Amino acid sequence: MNEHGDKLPRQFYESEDVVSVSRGLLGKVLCSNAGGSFTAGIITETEAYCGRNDKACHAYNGLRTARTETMYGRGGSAYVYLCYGIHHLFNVVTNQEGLADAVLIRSVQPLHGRLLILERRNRELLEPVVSNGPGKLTQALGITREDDGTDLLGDRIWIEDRGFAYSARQIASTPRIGVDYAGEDAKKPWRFLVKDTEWVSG
DNA sequence: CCTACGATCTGCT
DNA sequence: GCAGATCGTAGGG
Repeated sequence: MNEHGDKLPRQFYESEDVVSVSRGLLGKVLCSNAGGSFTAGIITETEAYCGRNDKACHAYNGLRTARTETMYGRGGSAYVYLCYGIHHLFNVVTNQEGLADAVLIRSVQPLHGRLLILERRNRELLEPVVSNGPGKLTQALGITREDDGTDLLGDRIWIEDRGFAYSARQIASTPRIGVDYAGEDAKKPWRFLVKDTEWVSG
């Protein structure tokens, strides 16, 4: 444990159980030097996507394209893509190279660089609307599609364990948001969020 | 080449 | 509650 916390090691990301990693990322701290200044937030909401048997995943059925190629990279890479032509969504690639699993980070609670975060979000008050959504938090932390493929063991974007973890009863799971197109897979309870906090999406 | 639509957010009614 | 923004991606001709 250093002054702040320990950067999550490669083994954490190389787990073959993306659902467990998704749950385990709650309470970890997403740190970013993207955009030129340090900002960070506590992860409060995530979703798991599994490349092999999950219709909601971009890499479903082994789909390999220029966009999804990043998901096939080694665990511990960033997968950032543009959604609805406007929003940059940040994911953590997991599992071994060649297996396209990823965790979408959906909400964070600002921890460092709060003034810059407010400025980037064009907000006055530090309230949930600042970072309670996948498109909002990337704007808050300065993460864009330029960061696609970034190694999360580097010094641009990384995730820290600060010795804190939520207990099982503090965590809820629900179906994922916005994946109605995935049929039966849309029902999988692979969204994880912290209970009793406003810092999550509706 | 052409078209349809999306792992969303904001502002307005 | 709803529509518009805005453009890359994927799939079909």
